[in-house]
Amino acid sequence: MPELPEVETIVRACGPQLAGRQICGFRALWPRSVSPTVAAVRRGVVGQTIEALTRRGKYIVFHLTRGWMLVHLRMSGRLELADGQQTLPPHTSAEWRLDDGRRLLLCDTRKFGRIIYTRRLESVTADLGPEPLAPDFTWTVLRHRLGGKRRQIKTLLLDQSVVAGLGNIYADESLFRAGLHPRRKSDELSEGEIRRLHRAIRCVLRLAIRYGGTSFDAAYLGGRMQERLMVYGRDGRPCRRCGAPITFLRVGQRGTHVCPRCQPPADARAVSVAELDS
DNA sequence: TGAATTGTTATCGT
DNA sequence: AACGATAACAATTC
Repeated sequence: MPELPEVETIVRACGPQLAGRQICGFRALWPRSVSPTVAAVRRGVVGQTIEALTRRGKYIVFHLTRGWMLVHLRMSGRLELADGQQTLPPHTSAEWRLDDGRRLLLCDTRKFGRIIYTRRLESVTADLGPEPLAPDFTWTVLRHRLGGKRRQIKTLLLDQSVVAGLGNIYADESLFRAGLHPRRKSDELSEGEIRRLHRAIRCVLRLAIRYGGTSFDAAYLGGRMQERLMVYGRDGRPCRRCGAPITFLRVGQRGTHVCPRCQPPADARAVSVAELDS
């Protein structure tokens, strides 16, 4: 499940390898992963040079001489650089031939990954929310993005049109760091809580990038962030802050990890008032 | 066997 | 009607 930090790590690693390379061929072993069509993508990318590699949300963005190629890894996608003759690994969805004889592969066991060619980047990224690590993503931007919505806060964090790049791991980690229960209603968060959440998102993502992302299975290896996760995948184990057992619940169909003590279900102030009353 | 995973789209309900 | 919640979907592994 490559999320923003994993995609950023991949882009930083692959960018220097791919920049300046010309694409000589494109082949799709799983045509359904290619949009709009295999023929259109081949027409769009073959003969083009990869000027640069960047990231937008969870998309890997190939800047071509003319137009854009975007790769979304979804759950299990992995980019691999192979030499000319090596046999294709299992679950290879697509193959690009490069002018230096090497090949770029999209390997994807679940086959949910997507390859898109477009002449207008906006046509793909128009509905994405702001980049959470951009300097202009201030807490007031987050407040504005949550504004008018009345939904569970975790669901909103996972909504790519609210903020781009968070997935299940970093939504849970951000909420833990902010001390917010994932089921809290977005319109009931105080100004201070939104500030905390904003800070938490940025801290968690920056930390994860520094550690090269979170390794889960063969889909993503080499990261060390899994050692520093506070709640994700730690259900039943003691909270690293307070010792209470991490619990597992479902929020908007997604598995969710929470420390019941560090992330009280309602506004902490309301709880303390209730305690005073009793 | 069914649960888990992502993000989009369709559908149901308020 | 608009919004929010929920279900379905794509495919595979364990």
